[in-house]
Amino acid sequence: MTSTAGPGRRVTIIDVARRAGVSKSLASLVIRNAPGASAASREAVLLAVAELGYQPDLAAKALREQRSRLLGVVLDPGDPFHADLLEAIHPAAEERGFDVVLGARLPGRGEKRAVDSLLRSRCEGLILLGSESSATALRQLAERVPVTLISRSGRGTGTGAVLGADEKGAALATDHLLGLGHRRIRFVDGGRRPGAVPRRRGYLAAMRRAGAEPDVVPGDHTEESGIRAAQQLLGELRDGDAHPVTAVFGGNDRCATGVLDTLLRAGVDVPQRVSVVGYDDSRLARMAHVDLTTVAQDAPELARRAVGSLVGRVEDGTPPGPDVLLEPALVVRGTTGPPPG
Amino acid sequence: MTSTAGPGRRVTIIDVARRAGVSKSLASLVIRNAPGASAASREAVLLAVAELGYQPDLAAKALREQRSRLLGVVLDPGDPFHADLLEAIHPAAEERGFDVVLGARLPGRGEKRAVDSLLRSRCEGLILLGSESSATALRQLAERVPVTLISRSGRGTGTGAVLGADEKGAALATDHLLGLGHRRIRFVDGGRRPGAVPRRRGYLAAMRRAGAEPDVVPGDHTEESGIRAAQQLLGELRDGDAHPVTAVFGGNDRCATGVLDTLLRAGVDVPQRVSVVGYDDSRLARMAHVDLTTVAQDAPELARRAVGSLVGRVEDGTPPGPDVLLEPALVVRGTTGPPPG
DNA sequence: ATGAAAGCGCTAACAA
DNA sequence: TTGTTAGCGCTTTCAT
Repeated sequence: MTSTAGPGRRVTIIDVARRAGVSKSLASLVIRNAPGASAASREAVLLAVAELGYQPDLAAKALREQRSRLLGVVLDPGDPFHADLLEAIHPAAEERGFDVVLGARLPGRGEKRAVDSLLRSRCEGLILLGSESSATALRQLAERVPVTLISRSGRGTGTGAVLGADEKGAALATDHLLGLGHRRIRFVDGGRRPGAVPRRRGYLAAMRRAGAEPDVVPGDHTEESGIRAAQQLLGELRDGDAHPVTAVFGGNDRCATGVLDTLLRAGVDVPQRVSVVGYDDSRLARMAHVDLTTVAQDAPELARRAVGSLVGRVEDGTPPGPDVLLEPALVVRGTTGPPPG
Repeated sequence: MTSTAGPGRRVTIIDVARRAGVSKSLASLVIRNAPGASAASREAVLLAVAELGYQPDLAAKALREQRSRLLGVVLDPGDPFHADLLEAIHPAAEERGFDVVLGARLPGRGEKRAVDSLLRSRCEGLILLGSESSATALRQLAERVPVTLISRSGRGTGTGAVLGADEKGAALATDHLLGLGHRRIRFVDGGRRPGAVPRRRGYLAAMRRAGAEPDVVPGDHTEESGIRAAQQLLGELRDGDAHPVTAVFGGNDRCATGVLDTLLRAGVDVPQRVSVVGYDDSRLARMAHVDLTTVAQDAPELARRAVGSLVGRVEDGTPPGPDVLLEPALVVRGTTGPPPG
């Protein structure tokens, strides 16, 4: 009785060389298509590779070359904005000759664990999406391996960083609402989440400029925090304030959709009664049933710049350089309009 | 001017051995905590490891041991149900002494590319979430490496599979709606997506048993397909049929939320006017602002069984065995109620 | 209990 | 143009 399929012994470069009738170094030469092999040998080796289905062993290659051409990306698996970023990170990395390996940040498996796992896989550089690590932790990490942060500043940590100009973007969104005639605009904060501080600052500055009263409630960039904010608002609306809140600016799209859905569910018309704005322009905001007015982060560009900077550091050891700030853009969709009355 | 930090030379086991004043084999022994080292040596080596911050080189280890203790997982980064599964896969794998490495299925980077990348990383086994590959492709893959499918059958492909009893689950949901008094229940299909066929079958069977007219519209388990279905329904509702559809059963939670949000946005009360049901009980359905009635798939158990079966095959070469079917459970939340009138 | 030596699959320096 | 050799960091006989 023979084994149920099962992977046979690995095909090595020696098998290829033998079959092609050449030495293994010559085979190696051809396989890496380095110059210096005759057309005849080249052909013979390539044929053998095809016939044997040879796949180079990356572990051995990495061991010998002392490099893996692997980039590690730490992300939150469920996060729509991370998915958008990833979509652009992959091709960008490939273009520069790097493969990408992913590490998940999960409840009970913090960033440190994810990073350690990637490092054990011999990643030569790390991209951290939505990192909440302390500056100290980042500094230590950056001493071991080149690191690029996306969506958060790397100042003082020795890491590179690519992010949107969130303060400006938040002001843009706030000005949009003010321009529509809103005065009572509530901001749902992001706590310690990446981008939360500058976004709050932008909101506050815009409100002050317009002489409107700022109104910040706590949150953490999750749907849940949006729901809480919306529930509070529903209570206020029921109580019938003379000057009720007419617009909610969520710290990110996830938070804003929490607000949006809770309001809709309670029968509050959006944007007729209350306007809602998000931040990121993630796939979530773009979905037709959400159709959320938001501030676009340009995920593809964010990703490309991050990969470019990281690969530069990996290849030439160039130092990180200052934060790269990308211009935000307001995207007006269906959740904002003039205040009622 | 000294270099800006920058990773120093890797610390090897030789450095550790030298520092501890022992041979590298002895150091290896202690590090893998194999038996056969004196307490004194053990202590010395461990101290050196700590002082030097030694991290074993997995590539070298894998090369020598001819195994990586790595499990590869292919997933869609944005999918909420995949995130749920991952959350349970990680600890399960760790418990069995395996590390997990992720590969993303992305537009422009199909499953094949993701799998190849994982295989190059020397994964010893693969878990495929939401695979749409052909039986032929799976069969070929299964010949190279042990594979376990989650949420779809592996029959005839040589892969293992762990999935919910979707036919039964869909019948459960349909019966729930029928029990509430609904007769006109529309099902949004999942096309070729995992689980779509049995779910449709379960719906059809339940409808026939009740003597109700089945009503299936095409879809693909995305929010978009839910939106399309809802828009069609909105049109019908406007036209004022004598016997309008009073309930929509989406092929999965993502589709159902597309339906739900589109209806709410259009001012159609859920569940007063139309009931909505999903499938999966993903984090999406559980969110308070969604509060979707759905069929629970028990992601943690799905994940544990998948890892267990896969590791078994990796370790002992046991053959796949038949599909493992898990019992589905109806979770009644806020989107279902009796039909109007 | 400990150390010396071989070798995993590969590439790179050198010789021929 | 081609082959020989050494060695990446690790584990694993096999002596001692």
